Amino acid sequence: MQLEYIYCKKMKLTRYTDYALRALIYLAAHDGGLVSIRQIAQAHDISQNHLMKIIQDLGAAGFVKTTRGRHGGLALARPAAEITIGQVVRHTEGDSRLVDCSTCRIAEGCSLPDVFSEAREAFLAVLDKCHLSDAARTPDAFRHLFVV
Amino acid sequence: MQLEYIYCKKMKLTRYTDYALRALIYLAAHDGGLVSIRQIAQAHDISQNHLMKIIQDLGAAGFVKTTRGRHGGLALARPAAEITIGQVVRHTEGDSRLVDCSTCRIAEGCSLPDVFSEAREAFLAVLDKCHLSDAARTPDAFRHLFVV
DNA sequence: TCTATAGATGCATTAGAAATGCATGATTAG
DNA sequence: CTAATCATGCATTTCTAATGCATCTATAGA
Repeated sequence: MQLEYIYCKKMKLTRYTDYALRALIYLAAHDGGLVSIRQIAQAHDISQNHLMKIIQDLGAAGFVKTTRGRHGGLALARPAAEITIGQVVRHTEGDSRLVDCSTCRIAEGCSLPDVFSEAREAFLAVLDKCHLSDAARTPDAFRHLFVV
Repeated sequence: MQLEYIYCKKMKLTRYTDYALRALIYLAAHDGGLVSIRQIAQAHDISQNHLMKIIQDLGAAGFVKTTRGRHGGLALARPAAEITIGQVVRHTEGDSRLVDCSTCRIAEGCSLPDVFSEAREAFLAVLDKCHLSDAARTPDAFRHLFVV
Protein backbone atom coordinates (compact mmCIF):
# COMPACT_ATOMS: atom_id res chain seq x y z
CA MET A 1 0.00 0.00 0.00
CA GLN A 2 3.07 2.17 -0.31
CA LEU A 3 3.77 4.48 -3.20
CA GLU A 4 5.95 2.90 -5.84
CA TYR A 5 6.57 6.27 -7.38
CA ILE A 6 9.28 7.59 -5.14
CA TYR A 7 9.95 11.27 -5.09
CA CYS A 8 13.50 12.19 -4.24
CA LYS A 9 12.55 14.73 -1.68
CA LYS A 10 14.78 17.72 -1.55
CA MET A 11 15.19 20.76 0.60
CA LYS A 12 18.86 20.54 -0.09
CA LEU A 13 21.46 23.20 -0.58
CA THR A 14 23.06 23.50 -3.99
CA ARG A 15 26.51 22.18 -4.69
CA TYR A 16 27.34 25.78 -5.43
CA THR A 17 26.88 26.63 -1.77
CA ASP A 18 28.60 23.45 -0.74
CA TYR A 19 31.74 24.25 -2.72
CA ALA A 20 31.71 27.87 -1.59
CA LEU A 21 31.74 26.80 2.04
CA ARG A 22 34.42 24.20 1.51
CA ALA A 23 36.62 26.75 -0.22
CA LEU A 24 36.13 29.35 2.48
CA ILE A 25 36.81 26.85 5.21
CA TYR A 26 39.93 25.80 3.38
CA LEU A 27 41.10 29.39 3.27
CA ALA A 28 40.25 29.90 6.90
CA ALA A 29 42.31 26.86 7.81
CA HIS A 30 45.27 28.33 5.96
CA ASP A 31 44.88 31.50 7.91
CA GLY A 32 46.00 34.21 5.55
CA GLY A 33 48.24 32.24 3.23
CA LEU A 34 47.67 32.45 -0.50
CA VAL A 35 46.02 29.36 -1.93
CA SER A 36 45.25 28.51 -5.55
CA ILE A 37 41.88 27.40 -6.85
CA ARG A 38 43.48 24.32 -8.31
CA GLN A 39 44.78 23.41 -4.88
CA ILE A 40 41.32 23.56 -3.31
CA ALA A 41 39.71 21.70 -6.19
CA GLN A 42 42.24 18.93 -5.91
CA ALA A 43 42.01 18.74 -2.14
CA HIS A 44 38.27 18.14 -2.41
CA ASP A 45 38.33 16.40 -5.79
CA ILE A 46 35.73 18.72 -7.21
CA SER A 47 35.29 20.49 -10.55
CA GLN A 48 37.87 23.23 -10.93
CA ASN A 49 35.69 24.98 -13.49
CA HIS A 50 32.74 25.14 -11.21
CA LEU A 51 34.86 26.25 -8.30
CA MET A 52 36.48 28.92 -10.43
CA LYS A 53 33.16 30.63 -11.02
CA ILE A 54 32.15 30.31 -7.42
CA ILE A 55 35.39 31.94 -6.31
CA GLN A 56 34.73 34.65 -8.84
CA ASP A 57 31.41 35.23 -7.22
CA LEU A 58 32.81 35.17 -3.71
CA GLY A 59 35.41 37.66 -4.79
CA ALA A 60 32.85 40.09 -6.20
CA ALA A 61 30.83 39.67 -3.02
CA GLY A 62 33.79 40.62 -0.88
CA PHE A 63 34.38 37.31 0.84
CA VAL A 64 37.72 36.56 -0.75
CA LYS A 65 40.54 38.57 -2.24
CA THR A 66 42.00 37.16 -5.43
CA THR A 67 45.40 37.80 -6.89
CA ARG A 68 46.10 37.10 -10.55
CA GLY A 69 49.28 36.12 -12.25
CA ARG A 70 52.07 33.80 -11.37
CA HIS A 71 52.08 32.90 -7.71
CA GLY A 72 48.64 34.37 -7.43
CA GLY A 73 45.83 32.85 -5.44
CA LEU A 74 43.17 33.51 -2.86
CA ALA A 75 42.81 34.55 0.72
CA LEU A 76 39.90 35.57 2.88
CA ALA A 77 39.10 39.26 2.51
CA ARG A 78 38.08 39.41 6.16
CA PRO A 79 39.05 37.46 9.27
CA ALA A 80 37.41 34.05 9.50
CA ALA A 81 35.84 35.07 12.78
CA GLU A 82 33.94 37.84 11.01
CA ILE A 83 32.38 35.70 8.29
CA THR A 84 29.31 33.71 9.23
CA ILE A 85 27.89 30.70 7.45
CA GLY A 86 24.66 32.64 7.19
CA GLN A 87 26.30 35.46 5.26
CA VAL A 88 27.69 32.98 2.77
CA VAL A 89 24.49 31.00 2.34
CA ARG A 90 22.48 34.17 2.05
CA HIS A 91 24.65 35.07 -0.88
CA THR A 92 25.09 31.74 -2.62
CA GLU A 93 21.47 30.69 -2.28
CA GLY A 94 20.21 34.12 -3.15
CA ASP A 95 18.29 36.61 -1.18
CA SER A 96 15.05 36.08 -3.02
CA ARG A 97 11.91 34.64 -1.59
CA LEU A 98 11.56 30.99 -0.80
CA VAL A 99 8.29 30.69 -2.63
CA ASP A 100 7.03 31.98 -5.94
CA CYS A 101 3.46 33.17 -5.68
CA SER A 102 3.36 34.82 -9.08
CA THR A 103 1.06 32.22 -10.58
CA CYS A 104 -0.87 31.23 -7.48
CA ARG A 105 -4.58 31.90 -7.54
CA ILE A 106 -4.86 32.54 -3.83
CA ALA A 107 -1.78 34.72 -3.47
CA GLU A 108 -3.95 37.68 -2.52
CA GLY A 109 -5.27 36.51 0.78
CA CYS A 110 -2.61 33.94 1.63
CA SER A 111 -0.37 34.38 4.63
CA LEU A 112 2.10 31.66 3.75
CA PRO A 113 4.61 33.91 2.00
CA ASP A 114 5.10 35.80 5.24
CA VAL A 115 5.38 32.59 7.21
CA PHE A 116 7.99 31.17 4.87
CA SER A 117 9.85 34.42 4.92
CA GLU A 118 9.98 34.32 8.69
CA ALA A 119 11.02 30.68 8.64
CA ARG A 120 13.82 31.45 6.25
CA GLU A 121 15.08 34.18 8.53
CA ALA A 122 15.03 31.80 11.46
CA PHE A 123 17.02 29.36 9.38
CA LEU A 124 19.64 31.96 8.51
CA ALA A 125 19.72 33.30 12.05
CA VAL A 126 21.04 29.96 13.25
CA LEU A 127 23.64 29.96 10.49
CA ASP A 128 24.65 33.46 11.50
CA LYS A 129 25.69 32.18 14.89
CA CYS A 130 28.38 30.08 13.28
CA HIS A 131 31.53 31.64 11.87
CA LEU A 132 34.07 30.20 9.49
CA SER A 133 36.40 29.99 12.44
CA ASP A 134 33.91 27.72 14.22
CA ALA A 135 33.68 25.15 11.44
CA ALA A 136 36.38 22.92 12.86
CA ARG A 137 35.33 20.76 15.78
CA THR A 138 38.82 20.80 17.17
CA PRO A 139 41.69 23.25 16.54
CA ASP A 140 43.57 20.78 14.38
CA ALA A 141 40.59 19.09 12.73
CA PHE A 142 41.59 20.41 9.33
CA ARG A 143 45.31 20.01 9.77
CA HIS A 144 45.46 17.42 7.02
CA LEU A 145 44.54 20.17 4.55
CA PHE A 146 47.99 21.62 5.02
CA VAL A 147 49.79 18.43 4.24
CA VAL A 148 49.89 18.40 0.46
CA MET B 1 32.58 44.02 -13.53
CA GLN B 2 29.57 41.82 -12.85
CA LEU B 3 29.40 38.13 -13.57
CA GLU B 4 27.80 37.37 -16.91
CA TYR B 5 27.39 33.78 -15.92
CA ILE B 6 24.27 33.99 -13.86
CA TYR B 7 23.47 31.22 -11.46
CA CYS B 8 19.78 30.82 -10.79
CA LYS B 9 20.11 30.73 -7.09
CA LYS B 10 17.71 28.44 -5.36
CA MET B 11 16.76 27.57 -1.84
CA LYS B 12 13.27 27.07 -3.07
CA LEU B 13 10.62 24.58 -2.15
CA THR B 14 9.56 22.04 -4.74
CA ARG B 15 6.37 22.40 -6.68
CA TYR B 16 5.41 19.17 -5.00
CA THR B 17 5.23 20.95 -1.68
CA ASP B 18 3.61 23.93 -3.30
CA TYR B 19 0.80 21.87 -4.76
CA ALA B 20 0.37 19.91 -1.56
CA LEU B 21 -0.15 23.08 0.42
CA ARG B 22 -2.52 24.56 -2.12
CA ALA B 23 -4.61 21.41 -2.12
CA LEU B 24 -4.75 21.24 1.66
CA ILE B 25 -5.65 24.90 1.92
CA TYR B 26 -8.36 24.33 -0.65
CA LEU B 27 -9.77 21.50 1.42
CA ALA B 28 -9.54 23.55 4.57
CA ALA B 29 -11.48 26.33 2.92
CA HIS B 30 -14.22 23.88 2.00
CA ASP B 31 -14.39 22.80 5.56
CA GLY B 32 -15.33 19.16 5.42
CA GLY B 33 -17.02 19.05 2.05
CA LEU B 34 -15.89 16.46 -0.47
CA VAL B 35 -13.79 17.92 -3.27
CA SER B 36 -12.40 16.22 -6.35
CA ILE B 37 -8.79 16.33 -7.47
CA ARG B 38 -9.92 17.62 -10.83
CA GLN B 39 -11.65 20.47 -9.12
CA ILE B 40 -8.51 21.56 -7.28
CA ALA B 41 -6.32 21.12 -10.34
CA GLN B 42 -8.64 23.29 -12.39
CA ALA B 43 -9.00 25.90 -9.70
CA HIS B 44 -5.24 26.35 -9.66
CA ASP B 45 -4.62 25.43 -13.29
CA ILE B 46 -2.00 22.86 -12.36
CA SER B 47 -1.20 19.36 -13.59
CA GLN B 48 -3.89 16.96 -12.51
CA ASN B 49 -1.48 14.04 -12.86
CA HIS B 50 1.05 15.54 -10.57
CA LEU B 51 -1.57 16.55 -8.07
CA MET B 52 -3.04 13.07 -8.17
CA LYS B 53 0.20 11.56 -6.92
CA ILE B 54 0.64 14.22 -4.31
CA ILE B 55 -2.85 13.58 -2.99
CA GLN B 56 -2.01 9.90 -2.94
CA ASP B 57 0.98 10.69 -0.82
CA LEU B 58 -0.94 12.98 1.47
CA GLY B 59 -3.53 10.25 1.86
CA ALA B 60 -0.96 7.65 2.84
CA ALA B 61 0.56 10.14 5.26
CA GLY B 62 -2.76 10.70 6.96
CA PHE B 63 -3.37 14.28 5.96
CA VAL B 64 -6.35 13.65 3.74
CA LYS B 65 -9.06 11.05 3.48
CA THR B 66 -9.91 9.95 -0.03
CA THR B 67 -13.11 8.37 -1.30
CA ARG B 68 -13.16 6.47 -4.57
CA GLY B 69 -15.93 6.02 -7.04
CA ARG B 70 -18.64 8.22 -8.36
CA HIS B 71 -19.16 11.29 -6.21
CA GLY B 72 -15.93 10.48 -4.50
CA GLY B 73 -13.35 13.00 -3.53
CA LEU B 74 -11.18 14.32 -0.75
CA ALA B 75 -11.42 15.89 2.62
CA LEU B 76 -9.00 16.68 5.40
CA ALA B 77 -8.44 13.70 7.65
CA ARG B 78 -8.01 16.01 10.62
CA PRO B 79 -9.30 19.46 11.49
CA ALA B 80 -7.46 22.26 9.70
CA ALA B 81 -6.50 23.70 13.06
CA GLU B 82 -4.57 20.54 13.87
CA ILE B 83 -2.43 20.45 10.75
CA THR B 84 0.60 22.71 10.66
CA ILE B 85 2.49 23.89 7.61
CA GLY B 86 5.57 22.42 9.23
CA GLN B 87 4.06 18.96 9.37
CA VAL B 88 3.27 19.12 5.69
CA VAL B 89 6.64 20.49 4.60
CA ARG B 90 8.43 18.01 6.81
CA HIS B 91 6.66 15.29 4.88
CA THR B 92 6.77 16.64 1.34
CA GLU B 93 10.36 17.84 1.52
CA GLY B 94 11.51 14.79 3.35
CA ASP B 95 13.00 14.33 6.75
CA SER B 96 16.50 13.74 5.55
CA ARG B 97 19.48 15.93 6.17
CA LEU B 98 19.95 19.21 4.43
CA VAL B 99 23.52 18.44 3.43
CA ASP B 100 25.24 15.38 2.05
CA CYS B 101 28.65 14.92 3.61
CA SER B 102 29.26 11.47 2.19
CA THR B 103 31.92 12.62 -0.23
CA CYS B 104 33.35 15.54 1.71
CA ARG B 105 36.99 15.29 2.68
CA ILE B 106 36.59 17.26 5.89
CA ALA B 107 33.39 15.62 7.09
CA GLU B 108 35.22 14.16 10.08
CA GLY B 109 36.03 17.29 11.98
CA CYS B 110 33.39 19.58 10.48
CA SER B 111 30.66 21.06 12.61
CA LEU B 112 28.51 22.35 9.78
CA PRO B 113 26.19 19.34 9.55
CA ASP B 114 25.05 20.00 13.09
CA VAL B 115 24.63 23.69 12.40
CA PHE B 116 22.54 23.05 9.31
CA SER B 117 20.50 20.50 11.17
CA GLU B 118 19.75 23.03 13.87
CA ALA B 119 18.94 25.68 11.27
CA ARG B 120 16.53 23.34 9.56
CA GLU B 121 14.75 22.69 12.82
CA ALA B 122 14.47 26.42 13.44
CA PHE B 123 12.98 26.76 9.99
CA LEU B 124 10.39 24.09 10.60
CA ALA B 125 9.64 25.39 14.08
CA VAL B 126 8.36 28.61 12.56
CA LEU B 127 6.25 26.67 10.09
CA ASP B 128 4.87 24.63 12.95
CA LYS B 129 3.37 27.74 14.45
CA CYS B 130 1.15 28.15 11.42
CA HIS B 131 -1.85 25.89 10.87
CA LEU B 132 -3.89 25.30 7.76
CA SER B 133 -6.63 27.28 9.39
CA ASP B 134 -4.29 30.27 9.64
CA ALA B 135 -3.45 30.39 5.95
CA ALA B 136 -6.17 32.85 5.06
CA ARG B 137 -5.45 36.44 6.01
CA THR B 138 -9.13 37.14 6.45
CA PRO B 139 -12.00 34.73 7.11
CA ASP B 140 -13.34 35.10 3.59
CA ALA B 141 -10.03 35.43 1.77
CA PHE B 142 -10.56 32.18 -0.07
CA ARG B 143 -14.25 32.60 -0.63
CA HIS B 144 -13.77 32.71 -4.38
CA LEU B 145 -12.67 29.09 -4.26
CA PHE B 146 -16.26 28.15 -3.53
CA VAL B 147 -17.67 29.96 -6.49
CA VAL B 148 -17.17 27.47 -9.28
C1' DT C 1 -26.15 -5.27 -14.15
C1' DC C 2 -24.15 -1.63 -16.60
C1' DT C 3 -22.12 2.80 -16.96
C1' DA C 4 -20.17 6.98 -15.60
C1' DT C 5 -17.06 9.03 -12.45
C1' DA C 6 -13.77 9.15 -9.08
C1' DG C 7 -9.19 7.82 -7.14
C1' DA C 8 -4.78 4.34 -7.59
C1' DT C 9 -0.70 3.04 -9.93
C1' DG C 10 3.13 2.33 -13.06
C1' DC C 11 5.86 3.69 -16.81
C1' DA C 12 7.57 6.84 -20.24
C1' DT C 13 8.73 11.39 -21.47
C1' DT C 14 9.67 16.27 -21.05
C1' DA C 15 11.57 20.39 -19.15
C1' DG C 16 14.56 23.19 -16.67
C1' DA C 17 18.29 24.19 -14.04
C1' DA C 18 22.53 22.89 -11.88
C1' DA C 19 26.89 21.20 -12.82
C1' DT C 20 30.61 20.51 -15.80
C1' DG C 21 33.85 21.01 -19.60
C1' DC C 22 36.34 23.65 -22.97
C1' DA C 23 38.38 27.50 -25.10
C1' DT C 24 40.24 31.88 -24.69
C1' DG C 25 41.42 36.33 -22.55
C1' DA C 26 43.77 39.05 -18.93
C1' DT C 27 47.28 39.72 -15.47
C1' DT C 28 51.62 39.25 -13.12
C1' DA C 29 56.20 37.14 -11.38
C1' DG C 30 60.51 35.88 -12.82
C1' DC D 1 58.94 36.16 -23.12
C1' DT D 2 56.98 32.54 -20.66
C1' DA D 3 54.73 30.12 -17.20
C1' DA D 4 51.21 30.31 -13.88
C1' DT D 5 47.05 32.04 -12.19
C1' DC D 6 42.51 34.16 -12.18
C1' DA D 7 38.53 35.89 -15.51
C1' DT D 8 34.86 35.01 -18.76
C1' DG D 9 31.71 33.18 -22.10
C1' DC D 10 29.64 29.45 -24.33
C1' DA D 11 28.50 24.64 -25.10
C1' DT D 12 27.38 20.34 -23.15
C1' DT D 13 26.10 17.01 -19.85
C1' DT D 14 23.55 15.33 -16.04
C1' DC D 15 20.08 15.10 -12.80
C1' DT D 16 15.56 15.04 -11.17
C1' DA D 17 11.35 17.35 -10.70
C1' DA D 18 7.40 17.69 -13.33
C1' DT D 19 4.29 16.02 -16.59
C1' DG D 20 1.69 12.98 -19.61
C1' DC D 21 -0.46 8.62 -20.81
C1' DA D 22 -2.47 4.22 -20.16
C1' DT D 23 -4.71 1.15 -17.27
C1' DC D 24 -6.63 -0.65 -13.06
C1' DT D 25 -9.84 -0.35 -9.04
C1' DA D 26 -13.83 1.20 -6.63
C1' DT D 27 -18.41 3.15 -6.03
C1' DA D 28 -22.96 5.57 -6.98
C1' DG D 29 -26.87 5.53 -9.48
C1' DA D 30 -29.83 4.54 -13.56
